[in-house]
Amino acid sequence: MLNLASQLSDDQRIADQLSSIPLFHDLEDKTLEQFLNQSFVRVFKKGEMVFLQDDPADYFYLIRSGWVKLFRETLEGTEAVIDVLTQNHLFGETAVFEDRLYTCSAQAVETVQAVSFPVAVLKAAIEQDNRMALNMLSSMSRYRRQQNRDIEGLSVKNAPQRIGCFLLRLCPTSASERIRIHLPYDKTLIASRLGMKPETFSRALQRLKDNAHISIDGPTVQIHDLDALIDYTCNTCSESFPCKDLSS
Amino acid sequence: MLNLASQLSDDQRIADQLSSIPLFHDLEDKTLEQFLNQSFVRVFKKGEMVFLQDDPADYFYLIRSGWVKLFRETLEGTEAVIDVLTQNHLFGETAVFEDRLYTCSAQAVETVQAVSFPVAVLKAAIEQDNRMALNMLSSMSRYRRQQNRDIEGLSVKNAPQRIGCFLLRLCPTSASERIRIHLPYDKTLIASRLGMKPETFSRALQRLKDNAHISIDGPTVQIHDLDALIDYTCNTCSESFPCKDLSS
DNA sequence: CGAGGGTTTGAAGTGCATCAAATAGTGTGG
DNA sequence: CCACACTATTTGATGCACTTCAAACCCTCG
Repeated sequence: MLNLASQLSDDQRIADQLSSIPLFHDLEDKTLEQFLNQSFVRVFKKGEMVFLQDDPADYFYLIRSGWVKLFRETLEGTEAVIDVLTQNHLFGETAVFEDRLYTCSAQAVETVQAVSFPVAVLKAAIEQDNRMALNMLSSMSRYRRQQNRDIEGLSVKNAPQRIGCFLLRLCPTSASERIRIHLPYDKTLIASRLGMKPETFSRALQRLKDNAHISIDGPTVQIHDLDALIDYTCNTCSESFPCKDLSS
Repeated sequence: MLNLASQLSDDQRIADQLSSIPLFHDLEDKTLEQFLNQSFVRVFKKGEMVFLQDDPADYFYLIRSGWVKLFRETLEGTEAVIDVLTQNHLFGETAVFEDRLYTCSAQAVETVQAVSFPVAVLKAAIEQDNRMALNMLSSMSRYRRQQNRDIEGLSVKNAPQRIGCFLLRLCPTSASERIRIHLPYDKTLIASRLGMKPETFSRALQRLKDNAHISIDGPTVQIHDLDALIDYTCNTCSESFPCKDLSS
């Protein structure tokens, strides 16, 4: 684990990265400093747990690279994937309000480099620096909106449409004619993220291929006709297409 | 419409009600005053719209009685119920962060008495009174937790279990032997809140009756054996029972 | 090469949706 | 207070979507 502050003398990059995250925008210098002083870069190997549901929540994390899965396990052992996050996304930060216990488990699904911060620092910062509280609010608000969409999607969309929606979110906004997408992690995981079984995912992807002019080669997907995909995917939505990614 | 501040000289009740809402806890006097000065009691008759999705969001509301449905309409015309709220719940307040447009429509499903506040006052209060920002944060955090549960519920629970879960949330925490619940609004509405069709709801309620010792008489439900209901409903959950209502 | 995880395919089952029709409730005007 | 219209709710029959269980396939990596 590397203390960020100690690196800073020679390397400003991490502080820069921090201030590029909306949560850390426009903070008072002393607030930002408190975070930097107590932050550590940590690496979690693929499969490693970052924290467990109901554990005391001492740290929250900012992802620098890799993928993290947030999930909850039922008493019967099945797991529900809440979200899968990557670069520049925060997780565990809501523990500030939750009796200091994590409300879900977090696991690295692709080797993760993350910066950890004590939840206590965040709590203090929110109370002392109003800017921090405001940033936290917009961050939660964006997340909430995203979740509203997910809930809507689960009840309104069928399996192929949910996959289509997932793909659209991965598309670069500047849409070129032919779009190539590399699936960021296991299909099995995408499946549970979208609330379906792996078998269903596989078959649904086939159906999507038949209906929306895409082709699949292992983990890469080609979209031949973006409009066709949007048409097939989004007509059940309450929002029209450029529904950009809001989590973070 | 009655201005709250003008009533206050003779009637303290409304200010009291306000400060019993977590969002208004421990505010600076001048902050609370700003809200009271600009608040109005409004009544919406059954079926009346409170606001429409994508309208400019000038006001948010605190429900004093009745039931409000929040929903979004898809491009195809079907509607997805986001939530159904009653007494002491807030709605429309998230507009502060959303480009000042409502992200869903709100309709009174049982005649509603609500207090309206300008979103602008909230925005100012959040920026000026750190306590206000903190309250808003915990409120959103509670809501977020509820959403996580809903997502989990949609993917791991079947129809009767979701109804059971819904009933449990309406139970008084001090559980007496025999519990009576008044279903607060028409059953079609509960059905869509739970992401199912009315027919499914009807049948699922029967199944629940057979499996969990409850009896139904019109709009009232009797729970004869709370433990049996919990047992049937919650075994697929990741949280054990007293998962009290967290929205608001 | 062979083991093991991820992915696909097949066959059968379950649960919810849909369509259609009967029944119960609710509010209205006579 | 009753008859009627209209709406909610229930019930039945059928179909589709997703799941489940099982087996095959594929790909990677030791």
